[in-house]
Amino acid sequence: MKNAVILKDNDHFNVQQILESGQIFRFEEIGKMGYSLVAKQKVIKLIQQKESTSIMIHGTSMGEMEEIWRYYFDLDTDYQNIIDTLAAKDAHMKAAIKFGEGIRILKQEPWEMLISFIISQNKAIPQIKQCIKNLSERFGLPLEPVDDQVHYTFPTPEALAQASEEAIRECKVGFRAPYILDAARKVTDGTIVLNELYTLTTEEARAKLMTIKGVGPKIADCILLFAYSKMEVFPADVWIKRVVEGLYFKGENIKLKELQSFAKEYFGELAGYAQQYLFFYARENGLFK
DNA sequence: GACCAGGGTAACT
DNA sequence: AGTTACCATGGT
Repeated sequence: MKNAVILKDNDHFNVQQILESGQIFRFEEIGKMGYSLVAKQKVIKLIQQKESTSIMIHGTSMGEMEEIWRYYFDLDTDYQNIIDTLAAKDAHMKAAIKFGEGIRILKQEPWEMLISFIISQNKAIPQIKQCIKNLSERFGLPLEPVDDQVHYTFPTPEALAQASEEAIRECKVGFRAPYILDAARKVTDGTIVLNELYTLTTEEARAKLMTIKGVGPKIADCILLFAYSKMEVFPADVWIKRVVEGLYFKGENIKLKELQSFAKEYFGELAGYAQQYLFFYARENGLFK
């Protein structure tokens, strides 16, 4: 493996919390404190001792760190400021943040997020990871082995657009296969230019994404938050719905519309961050199941 | 074997 | 505009 870089004194950078908070799927635990991660056509290995504010990143360099990973890991965002604002809201948020204070929201690639979250619908996270791995092994390209393990790049839009629905189905994505094909075709034929969405308003970008089959409001919000850094969106999956109902609505059943307006009103521009702390808090602890 | 998973679509009222 | 059955797959 190439050289390694050490990130020091990061108060809000917990590798395990970042990776296990449901925003990313192409990682594997290695040993006790390590994770391999495939992103940006590269494989890196992240190692962080318990309670440590230092992270060792194997398989990269200082140059790549500045050119790629500083942006990817969003190292220029002041999480202390975000945390102080959200924790001041109420005791629930304070507890959720204390539990996952090392979470960061990554800036991942739009195409990968689009396909990943199309797959995510009505699936458990381990299964989502498996489907993405299947697709990458079948339609991606092999990277140089790391620790005798070959990882594959995420398939390009062209590679998936040329695939048959049957071949995509063989990756165990089930009824989502035609959705994946529709996304791949709209991206390759220029119906949707993913890089243009960065410059659109959140509403405009969401509307564009939802023209793709299999992309509804929740999946669009995940793409907006995890790829386009639209930090005011509030992706509402089953966990978020339950934890918000449990913590803020006395356990009563509310509609998605109400949930959205509550999040916008209560968390404002930081709703996306709040969502991520609440998701991790609820799911890791099995709250309100 | 029913029920659930980081939901969405199409076909109903 | 607001419900509801159905959708593949694997885990509990």
